[in-house]
Amino acid sequence: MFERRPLEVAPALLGWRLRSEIDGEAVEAVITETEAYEHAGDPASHAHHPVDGIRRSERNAAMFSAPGRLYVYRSYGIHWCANVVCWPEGEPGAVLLRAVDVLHGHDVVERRRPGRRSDRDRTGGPGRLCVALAIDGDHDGIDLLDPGSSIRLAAPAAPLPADRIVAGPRIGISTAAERPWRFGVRAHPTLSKPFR
DNA sequence: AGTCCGATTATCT
DNA sequence: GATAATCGGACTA
Repeated sequence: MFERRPLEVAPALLGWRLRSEIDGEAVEAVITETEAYEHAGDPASHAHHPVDGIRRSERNAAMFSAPGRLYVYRSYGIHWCANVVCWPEGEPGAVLLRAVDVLHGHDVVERRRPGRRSDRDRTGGPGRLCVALAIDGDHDGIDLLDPGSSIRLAAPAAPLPADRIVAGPRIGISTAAERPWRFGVRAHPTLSKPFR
C-alpha cells in the first residue's frame, strides 16, 4: 500500500482509520483529506534540493525511512503536521494528513480542543488534527503499521469509491502550487478548505 | 463568508 | 537572517 508514489497513496488513504492511544486516551478517526509530497521534481517537498534534486537533513530523515512510518514536523514554529511515509526505504516521499473525522473518543478531542463549534474547527487542518490525536515531534519516525505503536493505521473494509474523491491544488505552498495533489472526500464537513 | 494579520521557532534554497 | 506543507481572532459588510 505505501511502497509506491505519494501521488497514488494520497487518494487511496482516504477512508483509512487513524488511531492514537496516548496517555491512556484513545481516539479513532477516518482520514478525509490528504496531500502528496513527491520525490525528486517536487520543489514543495521537504526533501527537495535545487541542486542535488533531493537532500536528507535532520528534519526530513523520516521521509527516507520505511513506507508506513510517520513523519512529523513543526510548521510556522507552532503547529505539528503528520505525514505517512511512502516509496521503498531510502526514497523520500510522504502524504500529509490534512483532515480526519472522529469516530471514537469525541470526549477526548473535546478536552484537547474545547469549545469548537464545527467538525472542521475540531479536526479539519493538519495542525488541528495533530492536537486532536495528540501527535507531536516525539512520534516522528514511528511505525504506523506496527500493532504495538501508539499511533496506527488500519485499512477500511472497502475502499472509497472514486466518485467520492475530489482533487485540487495543494494548500499553503509557494512553489508548484498548481499541481492538483490535494485529495478529499467530496463535500465532507471536516475538509480544511472547500474544493472547487 | 471573506480577508487580514500576528504568533513563534526549527531549519536551512 | 529569512522563511514556513498553519491557525485563530479580529475585522469588514
